[in-house]
Amino acid sequence: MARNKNPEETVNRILDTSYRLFLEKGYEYTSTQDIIDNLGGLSKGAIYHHFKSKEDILIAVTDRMTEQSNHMLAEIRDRTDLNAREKLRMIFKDSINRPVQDEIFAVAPNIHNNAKLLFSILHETIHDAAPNYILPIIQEGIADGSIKTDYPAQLAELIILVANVWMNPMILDDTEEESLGKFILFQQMLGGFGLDIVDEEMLGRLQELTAIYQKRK
Amino acid sequence: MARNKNPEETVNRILDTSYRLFLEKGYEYTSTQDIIDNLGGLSKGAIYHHFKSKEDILIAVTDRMTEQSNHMLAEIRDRTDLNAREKLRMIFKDSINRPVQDEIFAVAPNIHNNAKLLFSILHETIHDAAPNYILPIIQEGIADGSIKTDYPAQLAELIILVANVWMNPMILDDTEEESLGKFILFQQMLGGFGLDIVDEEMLGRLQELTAIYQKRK
DNA sequence: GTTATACATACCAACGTTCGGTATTGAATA
DNA sequence: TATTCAATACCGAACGTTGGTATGTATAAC
Repeated sequence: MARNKNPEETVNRILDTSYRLFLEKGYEYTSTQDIIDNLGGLSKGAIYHHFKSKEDILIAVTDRMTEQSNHMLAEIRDRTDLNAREKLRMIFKDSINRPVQDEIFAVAPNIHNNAKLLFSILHETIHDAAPNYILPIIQEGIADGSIKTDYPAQLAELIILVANVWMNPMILDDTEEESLGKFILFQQMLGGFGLDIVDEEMLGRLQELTAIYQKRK
Repeated sequence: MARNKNPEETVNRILDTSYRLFLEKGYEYTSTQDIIDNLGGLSKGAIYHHFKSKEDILIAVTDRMTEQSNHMLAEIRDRTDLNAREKLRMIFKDSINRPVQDEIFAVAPNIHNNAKLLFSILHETIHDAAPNYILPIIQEGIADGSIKTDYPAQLAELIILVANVWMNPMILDDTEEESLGKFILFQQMLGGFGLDIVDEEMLGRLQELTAIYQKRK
């Protein structure tokens, strides 16, 4: 294949394909050859020209996955027309309404065979999303009196971990009923810290998501 | 090497060595050849006679790891001289006092390169420990009025997940200060469900554990 | 025209796994 | 007690595939 004038396109093609295969087959069960075969007329040399290793591709893929999520988080965090509780409420609403969720759910049958991808996302969640996006909002809430805790950083971690990992029906393979129970329990837990951010609309959406995932099996 | 009269010994030797190497080097970075070399005079064929794959060894290793933990959980669960809150309190105390903890901490430098092992333990925790050991105690607590929730199964999961994963300084790489903050926050969280199970002794022990792990780096 | 780079090709060592074979066992048979 | 024999513990060479590399070539950019 001829040399591409703007290699950024090639990089994106590699990432698109890898992203899809990693979700479909799992990172460990996707070989570099698989990626090449699904790429259409690109060679191993090309891939290793743009990425230094297979793991490097994984990092780029998860970066791209979290990037859009972080963009949304940043926007909400910086709004001046909302107070802390309203911001958190909006974050949860948006996170379960993101269209990419449906897509991932529809395409990923065996996320359980994907420990490395999951751990990679978990790591980003705890070490990037929590301190940079949730923590500032928590601190705002402490300042205006709507949140009560002496450990804002830990509370930020706990919230995002529970919301993104434990309540993710894809990761922990829940039925609709279980998912719903988790959500209500989460609300109870937050109530202990003075927060009340769950509403009826969110519950409905969560049921929808779980149903989509359950149908796949 | 001569044929062993009771092959159970051989199986145990394979598991002992694999367990050590998986912790030291990570599952993905331990090759079957590594296991053989550290085993002393056993061949590749021998391993594949007793285990059908490398992943099969990992499953056996994690099974053995959780088995002793489950044994302790079962004993506490079945005691008749303690009420639900006292049982949970004892579980937490024991879980951070288990000597195997020190051992694992001292030997596992790069648990982050061990996504598969971690996920394997997480899975067992959620799908075995939570429903079989924690849930019955929660239900007991609901019956005697010391725990308040409409979702006992979910609360069991949440408790064990937070205790075993989020508060594990090895997995999430905390400083002493962060660890302590998590513990106190955990206590606050449980307080929301009517529970109060953390005491001074536990806090001290947790600081110890974190210190051991921090020194390794 | 020169250099930098986007890609192709051919190859490598290491990996997990398989397989034909051997040695040893313990129970059945003589 | 001695002999047989199937089951099995173990060996080690070989296999296909893997992630990764070295080298070559064509083209874009200046």
